[in-house]
Amino acid sequence: MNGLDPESSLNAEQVAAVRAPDGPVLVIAAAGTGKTRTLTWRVAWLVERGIDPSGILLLTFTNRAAREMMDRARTLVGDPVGGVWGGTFHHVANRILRRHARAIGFDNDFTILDEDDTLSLLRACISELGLREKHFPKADVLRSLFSLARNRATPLSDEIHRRFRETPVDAEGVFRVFTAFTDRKRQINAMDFDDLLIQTLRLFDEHPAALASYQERFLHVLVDEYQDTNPIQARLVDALAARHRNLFVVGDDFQSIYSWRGADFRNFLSFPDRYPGTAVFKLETNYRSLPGILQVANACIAGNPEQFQKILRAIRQSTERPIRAELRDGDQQAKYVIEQISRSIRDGIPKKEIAILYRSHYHAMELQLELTRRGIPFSITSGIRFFEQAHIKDACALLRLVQNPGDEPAFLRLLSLLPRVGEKTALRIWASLGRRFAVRLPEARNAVDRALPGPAKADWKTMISAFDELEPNRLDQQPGEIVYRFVSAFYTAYAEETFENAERRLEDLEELINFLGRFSSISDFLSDMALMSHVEEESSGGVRKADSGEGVLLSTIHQSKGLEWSVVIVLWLAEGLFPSQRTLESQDEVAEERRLFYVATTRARDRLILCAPRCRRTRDQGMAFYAPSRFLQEIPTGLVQIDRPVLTMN
DNA sequence: GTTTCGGTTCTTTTT
DNA sequence: GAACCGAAAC
Repeated sequence: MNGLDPESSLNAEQVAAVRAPDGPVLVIAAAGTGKTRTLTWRVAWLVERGIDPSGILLLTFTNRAAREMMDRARTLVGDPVGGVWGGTFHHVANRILRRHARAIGFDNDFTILDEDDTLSLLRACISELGLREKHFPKADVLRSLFSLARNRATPLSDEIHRRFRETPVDAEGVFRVFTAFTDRKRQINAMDFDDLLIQTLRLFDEHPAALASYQERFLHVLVDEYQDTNPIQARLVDALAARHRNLFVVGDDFQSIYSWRGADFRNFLSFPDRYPGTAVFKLETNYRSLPGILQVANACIAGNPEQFQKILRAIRQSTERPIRAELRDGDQQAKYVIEQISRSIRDGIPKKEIAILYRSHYHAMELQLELTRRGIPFSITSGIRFFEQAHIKDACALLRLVQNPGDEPAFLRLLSLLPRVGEKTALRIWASLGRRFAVRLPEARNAVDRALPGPAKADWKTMISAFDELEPNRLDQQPGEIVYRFVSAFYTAYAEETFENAERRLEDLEELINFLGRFSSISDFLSDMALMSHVEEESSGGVRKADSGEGVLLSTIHQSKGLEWSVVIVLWLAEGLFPSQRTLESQDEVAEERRLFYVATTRARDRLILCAPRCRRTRDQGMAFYAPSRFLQEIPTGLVQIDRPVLTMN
C-alpha cells in the first residue's frame, strides 16, 4: 500500500501522465505504448494520494477493459480500489437510472431491451401502424437508423436523408414509427441500450439536483478509449466532470474504428479546445513490436487526414521485416496460413500466441475448412454471444416477466414456444390481457390458457408448472430455481424437438442455472446480463462457451483491439475486401479502414504476415479478380519482404 | 388468416 | 448461422 513508486515501473512519458496535475488532461497514447498501464497507475496513484475511491469514476468501452484495469489497480494499492466506480458507459448509466428512473417516467426496475427485443418491438410498431409494405424500410434498417441518429445527436430527418440518398422513402411513416416505438418503450417500462445513455442525460437536464449530486461526488473522472466516444457519451462525460473539472482522458485517434456506431474521433481531437488549459501528454514508446512492424504501421497511417501527429518509436531491436504474401486465391491462402502456423509452432511459439485477423467473418471461411480438415484446433470470436443465443434468451424471458409484468417482448417470446402460436396469436393474447401478465396470479395464467389454441394448452400448463410450488412473493429471489424447473418441466422436451444440437444447448442452460446461483435477485442478474458482452474465456467461474480452446485464434480486427500476439496473420488484403467495397466511395470511410489496418498490424509483437490473394470464387462458379489492397501499395518498397510461395502441399 | 417450412442471401460491431 | 421471403400446410 505504501510507497507506490511510478518511476520504478514506468517510463518517463508514462510517469508524467500518471503524475499530471488536477484539471483536464489528454493522454495521446499510440498502440502498444502502455495506455492501460498508465490509466491503471493513475487510478492507483489518486487512491494513494488519499482521494476517496468512491469519488473516482473510470469509464471504459468494454467490460473486459474495466475488469482488467480494476484488477491491476487492486494489485497496486489493494482493496480500497473496490470503491471506485468503474465500468462501461452503459453500466454506469444503468446504475444511475436504477435510482432515478422514476423521476423521468419509468419504474426503477425497468427492463433493458437488447437488439433482438428492440427489433421485435419495432416490427410490432410497424405492423400496428399498417406500414408493413413492400417498400417500407424493415425493422432492422430502422433500428440502426434510429440508433445512429440518437448516438450522433443528429435530427432523425438528417439521418433519413443520409441513409436514403437516392431511394424514395416514406419519411413521415418513419417518424411515426419512431414516436410509437418511444411511447411503447415507456408503456412497457423498458429501455434499449441507447436509452440508457440518453435517458441519463435527460435526467440530468430535467433534475439538476440529481446531476449536482453526481458532479459533487466524482472528484475525478477518467475515460479510456476516448477516441471512440460518440457525442452522447462525450456529453455525459462533460456533465459529470463539470463541477471539479478533473477529467483525464486517454485514447489514440489512429485507432478510432467505431464511427459506424456513432463514434466521432473529432471529440478526441477537439478536447483541448473544449477544455482550455488541458495538459497534453504523448506516449510514443512502443514496447510491443519489432521495429519492422512499427515502420509499416507508421507508413500506412501517415497519409490519413485530420489526426494528432505521432510516431511509434520502437524499443526492441531486430532487422526482421513483415511479410507480404502474394497468393492466387482463398484456397492457396488457407494452405499458406497453415504452413506459417506450422512454421511458427516449429519455432517454439505456442498456438495461443498466433492470431489470424480479418475484416469480415466470412473472409475466414476457407481457412476454417482447412483447419478443420487437418485437425488443427482453433477458436473463433464469432458474432453470436452466449446471452444472445435463442435457448438462453428463452429462459431469460421467463425471468424478465417475473420482474416486469409489462415486458411485452418477453411474453411474446415465451408464448411463441408453444405449438400453433406465432406472432399474431401471441400479440392478440397479450392485448386481451391488457398488456400485462403477472406470472404469480393464477387468474392470469388461466386467462392465457383460455385464449390459447387447442394444441398449445397442454404445453402452456407444463411450462407454467415451473412456478407451482414456489412462494409467489419470493419469486424474485430465486432465479436459479425458476429456470431449473422451467428447463426440466418444459424446455428439455422443446429443445429436443426443435434443435438438432439440443444436447449442447441444454448444457448451456445447465451452465446458466449454475451461474444464476450467484445472484440473489432477478433484477441484479438481468441488468448484468443485458450489459455483458460476450462472456470471456478468462472470466473465472463464469458461464463459458463450449469452444473456448487452446488453439490458434481467428478473429475480426474489431474484436482484436487492445490485444496482442507474437504472430499475426492478416487475411484478404485485396481492394474491395479490405478496404471493403462499401467503404470505397467515401474518403472518411477509407480513412477508417486504414485505421483498422493500423490496428491489425500493431497487434503483432514479432511476426506480421499480410496475405494478398488475387482472386476469389463467386457464387455462380465464376472468378472475381482483385487488386492488392491500397494499404499494401502504400507501404514503401523495402519495408516488407515479399513471399511468393510455390506450394508443394496438396 | 396464421403458422411452418424450405430455399436464398449475406455475414465490420458493443452495450 | 441466422434472417428474410415466398409458398405450402394447418
